[in-house]
Amino acid sequence: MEFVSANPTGPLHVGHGRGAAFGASLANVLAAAGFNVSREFYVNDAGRQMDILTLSTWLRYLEMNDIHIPFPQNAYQGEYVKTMAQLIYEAHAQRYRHHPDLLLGDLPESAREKAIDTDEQLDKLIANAKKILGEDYAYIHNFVLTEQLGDCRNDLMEFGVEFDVWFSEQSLFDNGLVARAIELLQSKHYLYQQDGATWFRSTDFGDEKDRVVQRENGQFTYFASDIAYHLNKFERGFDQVINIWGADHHGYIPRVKGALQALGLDPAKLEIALVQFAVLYRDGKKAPMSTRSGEFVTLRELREEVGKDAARFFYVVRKSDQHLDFDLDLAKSKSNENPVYYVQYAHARICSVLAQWGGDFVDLMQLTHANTEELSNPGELALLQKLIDYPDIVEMAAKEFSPHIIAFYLRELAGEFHSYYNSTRFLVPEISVQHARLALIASIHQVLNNGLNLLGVSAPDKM
RNA sequence: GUGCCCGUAGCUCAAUCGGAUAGAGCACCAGCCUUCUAAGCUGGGGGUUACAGGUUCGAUUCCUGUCGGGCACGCCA
Repeated sequence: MEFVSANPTGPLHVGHGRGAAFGASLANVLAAAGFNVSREFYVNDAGRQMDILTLSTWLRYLEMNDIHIPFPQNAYQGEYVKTMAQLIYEAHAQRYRHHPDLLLGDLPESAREKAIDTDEQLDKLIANAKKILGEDYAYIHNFVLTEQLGDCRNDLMEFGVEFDVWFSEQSLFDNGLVARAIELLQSKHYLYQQDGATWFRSTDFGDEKDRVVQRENGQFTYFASDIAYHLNKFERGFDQVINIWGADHHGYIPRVKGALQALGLDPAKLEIALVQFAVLYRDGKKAPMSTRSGEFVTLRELREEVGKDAARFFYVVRKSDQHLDFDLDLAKSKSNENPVYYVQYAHARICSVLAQWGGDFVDLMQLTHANTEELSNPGELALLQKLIDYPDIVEMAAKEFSPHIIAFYLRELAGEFHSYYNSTRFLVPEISVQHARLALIASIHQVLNNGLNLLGVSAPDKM
Protein backbone atom coordinates (compact mmCIF):
# COMPACT_ATOMS: atom_id res chain seq x y z
CA MET A 1 0.00 0.00 0.00
CA GLU A 2 1.44 3.29 -1.10
CA PHE A 3 0.37 6.62 0.34
CA VAL A 4 1.45 10.22 1.02
CA SER A 5 4.38 10.08 -1.47
CA ALA A 6 4.65 13.84 -1.33
CA ASN A 7 7.43 15.54 -3.23
CA PRO A 8 10.29 16.18 -0.81
CA THR A 9 10.39 19.81 -1.88
CA GLY A 10 8.89 21.39 1.21
CA PRO A 11 6.98 20.74 4.39
CA LEU A 12 3.89 18.54 4.32
CA HIS A 13 0.73 20.59 4.33
CA VAL A 14 -2.76 19.82 5.53
CA GLY A 15 -3.70 18.23 2.21
CA HIS A 16 -0.96 15.63 2.65
CA GLY A 17 -2.21 15.18 6.19
CA ARG A 18 -5.45 13.71 5.02
CA GLY A 19 -3.76 11.21 2.75
CA ALA A 20 -1.45 10.29 5.62
CA ALA A 21 -4.23 9.88 8.17
CA PHE A 22 -6.44 7.99 5.75
CA GLY A 23 -3.66 5.74 4.49
CA ALA A 24 -2.30 4.93 7.91
CA SER A 25 -5.76 4.16 9.29
CA LEU A 26 -6.72 2.06 6.30
CA ALA A 27 -3.46 0.12 6.56
CA ASN A 28 -4.23 -0.54 10.23
CA VAL A 29 -7.75 -1.62 9.39
CA LEU A 30 -6.55 -3.97 6.67
CA ALA A 31 -3.98 -5.44 9.03
CA ALA A 32 -6.67 -5.90 11.69
CA ALA A 33 -8.82 -7.65 9.11
CA GLY A 34 -6.04 -10.17 8.62
CA PHE A 35 -4.07 -8.86 5.67
CA ASN A 36 -0.30 -8.67 5.70
CA VAL A 37 0.24 -5.01 4.83
CA SER A 38 3.38 -3.28 3.61
CA ARG A 39 3.30 0.52 3.87
CA GLU A 40 5.29 2.35 1.26
CA PHE A 41 6.28 5.95 0.52
CA TYR A 42 7.39 6.69 -3.04
CA VAL A 43 10.06 9.37 -2.99
CA ASN A 44 10.13 11.63 -6.03
CA ASP A 45 13.81 12.39 -5.75
CA ALA A 46 14.61 12.37 -9.46
CA GLY A 47 12.53 15.03 -11.09
CA ARG A 48 12.65 18.65 -12.13
CA GLN A 49 10.96 19.76 -8.91
CA MET A 50 14.04 18.67 -6.98
CA ASP A 51 16.17 20.73 -9.34
CA ILE A 52 14.00 23.74 -8.71
CA LEU A 53 14.35 23.27 -4.98
CA THR A 54 18.11 22.91 -5.32
CA LEU A 55 18.30 26.10 -7.37
CA SER A 56 16.02 27.93 -4.95
CA THR A 57 18.22 27.01 -2.02
CA TRP A 58 21.38 28.02 -3.81
CA LEU A 59 19.92 31.40 -4.77
CA ARG A 60 19.01 32.02 -1.13
CA TYR A 61 22.53 31.00 -0.20
CA LEU A 62 23.94 33.49 -2.71
CA GLU A 63 21.81 36.21 -1.15
CA MET A 64 23.53 35.46 2.14
CA ASN A 65 26.80 35.99 0.29
CA ASP A 66 25.65 39.40 -0.95
CA ILE A 67 24.89 38.19 -4.43
CA HIS A 68 21.39 39.30 -5.21
CA ILE A 69 19.53 37.94 -8.19
CA PRO A 70 15.79 38.64 -8.31
CA PHE A 71 14.24 35.47 -6.88
CA PRO A 72 12.25 33.65 -9.61
CA GLN A 73 8.51 33.75 -9.11
CA ASN A 74 8.17 30.07 -9.95
CA ALA A 75 10.88 28.94 -7.55
CA TYR A 76 10.18 27.79 -3.98
CA GLN A 77 9.37 30.84 -1.92
CA GLY A 78 9.03 29.25 1.52
CA GLU A 79 11.03 30.30 4.55
CA TYR A 80 12.33 26.75 4.93
CA VAL A 81 14.42 27.31 1.79
CA LYS A 82 16.25 30.15 3.51
CA THR A 83 16.73 27.95 6.54
CA MET A 84 18.44 25.30 4.43
CA ALA A 85 20.58 27.97 2.74
CA GLN A 86 21.58 29.20 6.18
CA LEU A 87 22.66 25.69 7.19
CA ILE A 88 24.80 25.36 4.10
CA TYR A 89 26.33 28.77 4.71
CA GLU A 90 27.13 27.91 8.32
CA ALA A 91 28.79 24.66 7.31
CA HIS A 92 30.64 25.74 4.20
CA ALA A 93 30.80 29.53 4.29
CA GLN A 94 31.60 30.92 0.82
CA ARG A 95 32.50 27.68 -0.86
CA TYR A 96 29.50 27.77 -3.26
CA ARG A 97 29.72 31.50 -3.97
CA HIS A 98 29.93 32.33 -7.68
CA HIS A 99 29.69 35.45 -9.81
CA PRO A 100 26.12 36.23 -10.97
CA ASP A 101 27.23 36.90 -14.55
CA LEU A 102 27.89 33.20 -15.00
CA LEU A 103 24.43 32.35 -13.82
CA LEU A 104 22.57 34.96 -15.82
CA GLY A 105 24.73 34.68 -18.91
CA ASP A 106 22.19 33.54 -21.51
CA LEU A 107 19.13 35.14 -19.89
CA PRO A 108 17.62 38.46 -20.99
CA GLU A 109 19.16 41.59 -19.48
CA SER A 110 15.91 42.25 -17.62
CA ALA A 111 16.50 39.22 -15.43
CA ARG A 112 18.99 41.28 -13.42
CA GLU A 113 16.28 43.60 -12.17
CA LYS A 114 13.03 41.71 -12.51
CA ALA A 115 12.29 38.21 -11.26
CA ILE A 116 11.81 35.69 -14.04
CA ASP A 117 8.52 33.83 -14.25
CA THR A 118 8.70 31.36 -17.12
CA ASP A 119 9.59 27.66 -17.10
CA GLU A 120 12.07 28.14 -19.94
CA GLN A 121 14.05 30.74 -18.04
CA LEU A 122 13.92 28.74 -14.85
CA ASP A 123 15.28 25.70 -16.69
CA LYS A 124 18.11 27.85 -18.04
CA LEU A 125 18.99 28.91 -14.52
CA ILE A 126 19.01 25.26 -13.44
CA ALA A 127 21.21 24.27 -16.37
CA ASN A 128 23.60 27.13 -15.61
CA ALA A 129 23.69 26.25 -11.93
CA LYS A 130 24.66 22.67 -12.80
CA LYS A 131 27.41 23.95 -15.08
CA ILE A 132 28.81 26.43 -12.58
CA LEU A 133 28.62 24.22 -9.51
CA GLY A 134 29.71 20.96 -11.12
CA GLU A 135 30.17 18.35 -8.41
CA ASP A 136 28.93 20.84 -5.85
CA TYR A 137 25.50 20.81 -7.44
CA ALA A 138 25.06 17.18 -6.46
CA TYR A 139 26.06 18.06 -2.93
CA ILE A 140 23.41 20.77 -2.59
CA HIS A 141 20.86 18.56 -4.32
CA ASN A 142 21.58 15.75 -1.92
CA PHE A 143 21.62 18.09 1.05
CA VAL A 144 18.19 19.57 0.40
CA LEU A 145 16.76 16.12 -0.36
CA THR A 146 18.08 14.68 2.88
CA GLU A 147 16.83 17.68 4.82
CA GLN A 148 13.34 17.57 3.39
CA LEU A 149 12.97 13.82 3.56
CA GLY A 150 14.17 13.78 7.15
CA ASP A 151 11.77 16.52 8.04
CA CYS A 152 8.95 14.69 6.31
CA ARG A 153 9.70 11.38 8.00
CA ASN A 154 9.91 13.03 11.38
CA ASP A 155 6.72 14.95 10.81
CA LEU A 156 4.83 11.79 9.86
CA MET A 157 6.28 9.84 12.77
CA GLU A 158 4.97 12.43 15.19
CA PHE A 159 1.64 12.09 13.43
CA GLY A 160 1.68 8.36 14.13
CA VAL A 161 2.28 7.47 10.49
CA GLU A 162 5.14 5.11 9.72
CA PHE A 163 6.32 3.31 6.61
CA ASP A 164 7.96 -0.04 5.97
CA VAL A 165 9.57 1.07 2.72
CA TRP A 166 10.80 4.42 1.40
CA PHE A 167 11.12 3.78 -2.30
CA SER A 168 13.42 6.05 -4.29
CA GLU A 169 12.38 7.08 -7.79
CA GLN A 170 16.05 7.71 -8.59
CA SER A 171 16.82 4.06 -7.80
CA LEU A 172 14.56 3.05 -10.68
CA PHE A 173 16.91 4.86 -13.03
CA ASP A 174 20.09 3.77 -11.27
CA ASN A 175 19.05 0.12 -11.43
CA GLY A 176 17.94 0.30 -15.02
CA LEU A 177 14.33 -0.49 -14.21
CA VAL A 178 12.96 2.42 -16.20
CA ALA A 179 14.94 1.40 -19.25
CA ARG A 180 13.80 -2.19 -18.87
CA ALA A 181 10.13 -1.22 -18.52
CA ILE A 182 10.35 0.93 -21.63
CA GLU A 183 12.08 -1.83 -23.58
CA LEU A 184 9.41 -4.26 -22.49
CA LEU A 185 6.69 -1.98 -23.84
CA GLN A 186 8.73 -1.46 -26.98
CA SER A 187 9.04 -5.20 -27.58
CA LYS A 188 5.28 -5.54 -27.32
CA HIS A 189 4.85 -2.73 -29.86
CA TYR A 190 3.01 -0.37 -27.56
CA LEU A 191 5.44 2.49 -28.18
CA TYR A 192 5.93 4.75 -31.18
CA GLN A 193 7.90 7.85 -32.15
CA GLN A 194 6.30 11.13 -32.99
CA ASP A 195 7.63 14.71 -32.98
CA GLY A 196 10.87 13.38 -31.57
CA ALA A 197 9.22 11.95 -28.49
CA THR A 198 8.33 8.39 -27.52
CA TRP A 199 4.65 7.72 -26.92
CA PHE A 200 2.76 4.92 -25.18
CA ARG A 201 -0.46 3.78 -26.86
CA SER A 202 -2.65 4.23 -23.79
CA THR A 203 -5.66 4.79 -26.04
CA ASP A 204 -5.52 1.04 -26.72
CA PHE A 205 -6.59 0.67 -23.10
CA GLY A 206 -9.31 3.29 -22.87
CA ASP A 207 -7.27 6.41 -22.16
CA GLU A 208 -8.30 9.66 -23.85
CA LYS A 209 -4.98 10.13 -25.61
CA ASP A 210 -1.59 8.54 -25.94
CA ARG A 211 1.05 9.60 -23.42
CA VAL A 212 4.67 10.56 -23.72
CA VAL A 213 7.16 8.42 -21.84
CA GLN A 214 10.32 10.00 -23.18
CA ARG A 215 10.52 13.62 -24.18
CA GLU A 216 12.16 15.10 -27.21
CA ASN A 217 15.08 16.21 -25.03
CA GLY A 218 15.68 12.63 -23.94
CA GLN A 219 14.25 13.09 -20.46
CA PHE A 220 11.88 10.41 -19.24
CA THR A 221 8.55 11.66 -17.98
CA TYR A 222 7.18 11.03 -14.53
CA PHE A 223 4.85 8.53 -16.18
CA ALA A 224 7.83 6.49 -17.38
CA SER A 225 9.25 6.05 -13.90
CA ASP A 226 5.76 5.35 -12.65
CA ILE A 227 5.39 2.45 -15.08
CA ALA A 228 8.69 1.06 -13.87
CA TYR A 229 7.65 1.55 -10.27
CA HIS A 230 4.38 -0.31 -10.70
CA LEU A 231 6.04 -3.08 -12.66
CA ASN A 232 8.47 -3.40 -9.79
CA LYS A 233 5.65 -3.54 -7.24
CA PHE A 234 4.01 -6.38 -9.13
CA GLU A 235 7.29 -8.21 -9.46
CA ARG A 236 7.73 -8.06 -5.71
CA GLY A 237 4.80 -10.45 -5.58
CA PHE A 238 2.01 -8.55 -3.83
CA ASP A 239 -1.45 -10.07 -4.22
CA GLN A 240 -2.97 -6.64 -4.15
CA VAL A 241 -1.45 -3.24 -4.82
CA ILE A 242 -3.17 -0.21 -3.33
CA ASN A 243 -2.38 3.39 -4.20
CA ILE A 244 -3.81 6.33 -2.36
CA TRP A 245 -3.79 9.41 -4.52
CA GLY A 246 -5.08 12.91 -4.30
CA ALA A 247 -8.30 13.24 -6.28
CA ASP A 248 -6.59 15.64 -8.67
CA HIS A 249 -4.74 12.62 -10.07
CA HIS A 250 -7.85 10.75 -11.14
CA GLY A 251 -7.10 11.39 -14.82
CA TYR A 252 -3.91 9.43 -14.30
CA ILE A 253 -5.60 6.11 -13.56
CA PRO A 254 -6.36 4.92 -17.12
CA ARG A 255 -2.80 5.36 -18.32
CA VAL A 256 -1.24 3.53 -15.36
CA LYS A 257 -3.70 0.65 -15.56
CA GLY A 258 -3.22 0.65 -19.30
CA ALA A 259 0.52 0.34 -18.89
CA LEU A 260 0.06 -2.61 -16.54
CA GLN A 261 -2.20 -4.32 -19.00
CA ALA A 262 0.27 -3.69 -21.78
CA LEU A 263 2.94 -5.36 -19.67
CA GLY A 264 0.74 -8.41 -19.35
CA LEU A 265 -0.22 -7.70 -15.74
CA ASP A 266 -3.70 -7.72 -14.24
CA PRO A 267 -4.84 -4.13 -13.73
CA ALA A 268 -7.53 -5.33 -11.33
CA LYS A 269 -4.75 -6.08 -8.86
CA LEU A 270 -4.11 -2.37 -8.62
CA GLU A 271 -6.70 -0.50 -6.61
CA ILE A 272 -6.54 3.25 -6.43
CA ALA A 273 -8.32 5.09 -3.65
CA LEU A 274 -8.77 8.77 -4.26
CA VAL A 275 -8.68 11.20 -1.40
CA GLN A 276 -10.36 14.54 -1.91
CA PHE A 277 -8.82 17.79 -0.81
CA ALA A 278 -9.14 19.09 2.68
CA VAL A 279 -9.97 22.74 2.93
CA LEU A 280 -9.03 24.48 6.14
CA TYR A 281 -11.35 26.97 7.75
CA ARG A 282 -10.22 29.41 10.36
CA ASP A 283 -12.64 31.94 11.84
CA GLY A 284 -15.14 30.79 9.26
CA LYS A 285 -12.80 31.71 6.42
CA LYS A 286 -10.87 29.56 3.98
CA ALA A 287 -7.18 29.32 4.77
CA PRO A 288 -4.95 29.84 1.70
CA MET A 289 -3.16 26.89 0.12
CA SER A 290 -0.39 27.04 -2.43
CA THR A 291 2.84 25.10 -2.13
CA ARG A 292 4.91 27.10 -4.57
CA SER A 293 4.11 30.49 -3.12
CA GLY A 294 4.90 29.21 0.35
CA GLU A 295 1.43 30.15 1.49
CA PHE A 296 0.00 27.12 3.24
CA VAL A 297 -0.74 25.69 6.63
CA THR A 298 1.68 22.88 7.33
CA LEU A 299 0.78 19.56 8.87
CA ARG A 300 3.17 20.39 11.68
CA GLU A 301 1.35 23.63 12.42
CA LEU A 302 -1.93 21.77 12.38
CA ARG A 303 -0.64 19.20 14.83
CA GLU A 304 0.70 21.90 17.12
CA GLU A 305 -2.55 23.79 16.95
CA VAL A 306 -5.14 21.06 17.33
CA GLY A 307 -3.11 18.10 18.58
CA LYS A 308 -2.43 14.75 16.96
CA ASP A 309 -5.55 13.00 18.19
CA ALA A 310 -8.04 15.59 17.01
CA ALA A 311 -6.25 15.92 13.67
CA ARG A 312 -6.19 12.16 13.04
CA PHE A 313 -9.84 11.79 14.03
CA PHE A 314 -11.08 14.75 11.99
CA TYR A 315 -9.28 13.54 8.90
CA VAL A 316 -10.85 10.10 8.88
CA VAL A 317 -14.30 10.85 10.20
CA ARG A 318 -15.37 11.75 6.66
CA LYS A 319 -15.62 9.45 3.70
CA SER A 320 -12.34 9.88 1.88
CA ASP A 321 -13.88 10.61 -1.51
CA GLN A 322 -15.77 13.56 -0.11
CA HIS A 323 -14.40 17.04 0.18
CA LEU A 324 -13.41 17.77 3.72
CA ASP A 325 -14.04 21.05 5.41
CA PHE A 326 -11.59 21.08 8.27
CA ASP A 327 -12.76 23.50 10.91
CA LEU A 328 -9.66 24.47 12.87
CA ASP A 329 -11.59 26.23 15.59
CA LEU A 330 -13.75 23.17 16.19
CA ALA A 331 -10.82 20.76 16.12
CA LYS A 332 -8.86 22.68 18.71
CA SER A 333 -11.78 23.44 20.99
CA LYS A 334 -11.39 21.27 24.05
CA SER A 335 -15.02 21.18 24.94
CA ASN A 336 -18.05 19.07 24.22
CA GLU A 337 -18.05 20.50 20.71
CA ASN A 338 -15.15 18.28 19.82
CA PRO A 339 -16.17 14.74 18.87
CA VAL A 340 -12.78 13.15 19.48
CA TYR A 341 -13.00 13.72 23.23
CA TYR A 342 -16.35 12.03 23.37
CA VAL A 343 -14.87 8.66 22.53
CA GLN A 344 -11.72 9.16 24.56
CA TYR A 345 -13.78 10.25 27.54
CA ALA A 346 -15.72 7.01 27.55
CA HIS A 347 -12.42 5.15 27.68
CA ALA A 348 -11.09 7.33 30.51
CA ARG A 349 -14.29 6.91 32.50
CA ILE A 350 -14.05 3.12 32.33
CA CYS A 351 -10.43 3.27 33.40
CA SER A 352 -11.49 5.33 36.36
CA VAL A 353 -14.18 2.86 37.39
CA LEU A 354 -11.85 -0.11 37.04
CA ALA A 355 -9.23 1.71 39.10
CA GLN A 356 -11.75 2.31 41.87
CA TRP A 357 -12.83 -1.28 41.76
CA GLY A 358 -9.16 -1.95 42.46
CA GLY A 359 -9.01 -5.46 41.08
CA ASP A 360 -5.78 -6.86 39.77
CA PHE A 361 -5.11 -9.08 36.80
CA VAL A 362 -6.28 -12.23 38.53
CA ASP A 363 -9.56 -10.55 39.41
CA LEU A 364 -9.90 -9.47 35.82
CA MET A 365 -9.63 -13.09 34.75
CA GLN A 366 -12.48 -13.86 37.12
CA LEU A 367 -14.50 -11.21 35.32
CA THR A 368 -14.28 -13.17 32.14
CA HIS A 369 -16.23 -15.86 33.96
CA ALA A 370 -18.84 -13.37 35.14
CA ASN A 371 -22.42 -14.45 35.03
CA THR A 372 -23.70 -12.62 31.98
CA GLU A 373 -27.25 -13.62 32.89
CA GLU A 374 -27.08 -10.57 35.16
CA LEU A 375 -26.96 -8.33 32.10
CA SER A 376 -30.58 -7.97 31.21
CA ASN A 377 -31.69 -4.36 30.86
CA PRO A 378 -32.12 -2.93 27.35
CA GLY A 379 -29.00 -0.77 27.61
CA GLU A 380 -26.87 -3.74 28.52
CA LEU A 381 -28.28 -5.90 25.78
CA ALA A 382 -27.72 -3.11 23.25
CA LEU A 383 -24.12 -2.77 24.38
CA LEU A 384 -23.53 -6.50 24.10
CA GLN A 385 -24.89 -6.46 20.58
CA LYS A 386 -22.72 -3.46 19.76
CA LEU A 387 -19.62 -5.28 20.94
CA ILE A 388 -20.53 -8.33 18.89
CA ASP A 389 -20.75 -6.06 15.83
CA TYR A 390 -17.14 -4.93 16.08
CA PRO A 391 -15.49 -7.65 13.97
CA ASP A 392 -18.02 -7.07 11.20
CA ILE A 393 -17.37 -3.34 11.37
CA VAL A 394 -13.64 -3.87 10.94
CA GLU A 395 -14.26 -6.22 8.05
CA MET A 396 -16.61 -3.79 6.36
CA ALA A 397 -14.19 -0.89 6.83
CA ALA A 398 -11.45 -3.01 5.26
CA LYS A 399 -13.58 -4.23 2.40
CA GLU A 400 -14.80 -0.77 1.49
CA PHE A 401 -11.57 1.08 2.26
CA SER A 402 -13.55 3.17 4.71
CA PRO A 403 -11.93 3.78 8.07
CA HIS A 404 -14.63 6.35 8.76
CA ILE A 405 -16.92 3.43 9.53
CA ILE A 406 -14.71 2.72 12.55
CA ALA A 407 -14.99 6.33 13.68
CA PHE A 408 -18.78 6.29 13.48
CA TYR A 409 -18.94 2.96 15.25
CA LEU A 410 -16.76 4.20 18.11
CA ARG A 411 -18.92 7.25 18.56
CA GLU A 412 -22.02 5.08 18.77
CA LEU A 413 -20.40 2.67 21.19
CA ALA A 414 -19.17 5.54 23.36
CA GLY A 415 -22.63 7.09 23.22
CA GLU A 416 -24.33 3.94 24.42
CA PHE A 417 -21.76 3.59 27.16
CA HIS A 418 -22.21 7.18 28.38
CA SER A 419 -25.92 6.60 28.51
CA TYR A 420 -25.42 3.36 30.44
CA TYR A 421 -22.99 5.07 32.79
CA ASN A 422 -25.56 7.70 33.69
CA SER A 423 -28.34 5.24 34.30
CA THR A 424 -26.60 2.39 36.08
CA ARG A 425 -24.10 1.99 38.89
CA PHE A 426 -21.40 -0.59 38.37
CA LEU A 427 -19.78 -0.92 41.78
CA VAL A 428 -22.83 -2.36 43.50
CA PRO A 429 -22.68 -4.63 46.57
CA GLU A 430 -24.01 -7.75 44.84
CA ILE A 431 -20.81 -9.32 43.56
CA SER A 432 -22.47 -11.30 40.80
CA VAL A 433 -24.09 -8.18 39.32
CA GLN A 434 -20.98 -6.10 39.90
CA HIS A 435 -18.74 -8.55 38.09
CA ALA A 436 -21.12 -8.90 35.19
CA ARG A 437 -21.25 -5.13 34.71
CA LEU A 438 -17.52 -4.71 35.15
CA ALA A 439 -16.94 -7.45 32.61
CA LEU A 440 -19.15 -5.55 30.20
CA ILE A 441 -17.41 -2.21 30.61
CA ALA A 442 -13.99 -3.87 30.55
CA SER A 443 -14.98 -5.30 27.18
CA ILE A 444 -16.11 -1.87 25.99
CA HIS A 445 -12.80 -0.50 27.21
CA GLN A 446 -10.98 -3.08 25.12
CA VAL A 447 -12.93 -2.38 21.95
CA LEU A 448 -12.59 1.40 22.34
CA ASN A 449 -8.89 0.90 22.78
CA ASN A 450 -8.61 -1.29 19.69
CA GLY A 451 -10.72 1.00 17.56
CA LEU A 452 -8.95 4.22 18.54
CA ASN A 453 -5.70 2.44 17.86
CA LEU A 454 -6.77 1.70 14.30
CA LEU A 455 -7.44 5.40 13.80
CA GLY A 456 -4.13 6.45 15.32
CA VAL A 457 -5.89 8.21 18.17
CA SER A 458 -4.64 7.70 21.72
CA ALA A 459 -6.84 6.17 24.40
CA PRO A 460 -6.04 8.12 27.59
CA ASP A 461 -6.67 6.62 31.04
CA LYS A 462 -7.41 10.04 32.51
CA MET A 463 -8.84 13.24 31.11
C1' G B 1 -16.24 22.73 -24.23
C1' U B 2 -15.17 17.15 -22.88
C1' G B 3 -14.49 13.47 -18.89
C1' C B 4 -14.75 12.01 -13.59
C1' C B 5 -16.75 13.15 -8.60
C1' C B 6 -20.37 15.67 -5.69
C1' G B 7 -25.33 18.28 -4.08
C1' U B 8 -29.07 15.05 2.37
C1' A B 9 -31.61 19.42 8.99
C1' G B 10 -29.25 26.46 9.94
C1' C B 11 -23.64 24.25 9.79
C1' U B 12 -20.35 19.67 9.22
C1' C B 13 -21.57 14.83 7.73
C1' A B 14 -23.86 9.29 8.03
C1' A B 15 -27.22 5.97 5.84
C1' U B 16 -24.55 -1.79 6.08
C1' C B 17 -23.21 -0.56 -2.14
C1' G B 18 -32.34 -0.84 -4.15
C1' G B 19 -35.55 -1.82 1.57
C1' A B 20 -39.52 -0.42 6.61
C1' U B 21 -40.84 6.19 10.22
C1' A B 22 -33.70 9.26 6.14
C1' G B 23 -29.88 9.21 11.21
C1' A B 24 -25.63 11.59 14.28
C1' G B 25 -22.63 15.79 16.03
C1' C B 26 -22.56 21.16 16.43
C1' A B 27 -25.87 25.29 17.08
C1' C B 28 -30.97 26.39 19.53
C1' C B 29 -34.84 25.41 23.73
C1' A B 30 -36.08 22.80 28.60
C1' G B 31 -34.26 19.70 32.53
C1' C B 32 -30.12 16.46 35.46
C1' C B 33 -23.96 16.95 39.63
C1' U B 34 -24.08 15.38 48.57
C1' U B 35 -23.70 8.77 44.55
C1' C B 36 -18.15 5.14 40.03
C1' U B 37 -15.08 11.90 35.83
C1' A B 38 -21.06 17.09 33.75
C1' A B 39 -15.25 16.67 27.98
C1' G B 40 -21.44 13.34 30.36
C1' C B 41 -26.91 12.23 30.41
C1' U B 42 -32.53 13.00 29.44
C1' G B 43 -36.33 15.37 26.49
C1' G B 44 -37.78 18.92 22.34
C1' G B 45 -38.17 21.69 17.64
C1' G B 46 -35.67 21.30 12.82
C1' G B 47 -36.19 17.54 5.85
C1' U B 48 -40.49 17.70 -0.83
C1' U B 49 -32.59 13.98 0.14
C1' A B 50 -30.65 20.70 -5.51
C1' C B 51 -34.74 20.57 -9.40
C1' A B 52 -37.81 17.88 -13.31
C1' G B 53 -38.91 13.34 -15.39
C1' G B 54 -38.18 7.81 -15.77
C1' U B 55 -37.31 2.37 -14.09
C1' U B 56 -39.24 -0.51 -9.68
C1' C B 57 -43.79 -3.50 -5.18
C1' G B 58 -40.23 0.05 -3.10
C1' A B 59 -35.19 5.28 -4.95
C1' U B 60 -30.77 9.46 -0.89
C1' U B 61 -29.07 5.02 -3.81
C1' C B 62 -30.13 3.11 -10.65
C1' C B 63 -31.16 5.98 -15.82
C1' U B 64 -32.00 10.87 -18.63
C1' G B 65 -32.09 16.13 -18.53
C1' U B 66 -31.51 21.06 -15.99
C1' C B 67 -29.13 24.12 -12.31
C1' G B 68 -25.00 24.65 -8.86
C1' G B 69 -19.93 23.24 -6.90
C1' G B 70 -15.00 20.55 -7.14
C1' C B 71 -11.13 18.17 -9.98
C1' A B 72 -8.79 16.79 -14.47
C1' C B 73 -7.95 17.61 -19.51
C1' G B 74 0.97 19.29 -20.84
C1' C B 75 6.82 16.36 -24.29
C1' C B 76 4.53 19.32 -15.44
C1' A B 77 5.00 16.49 -11.26
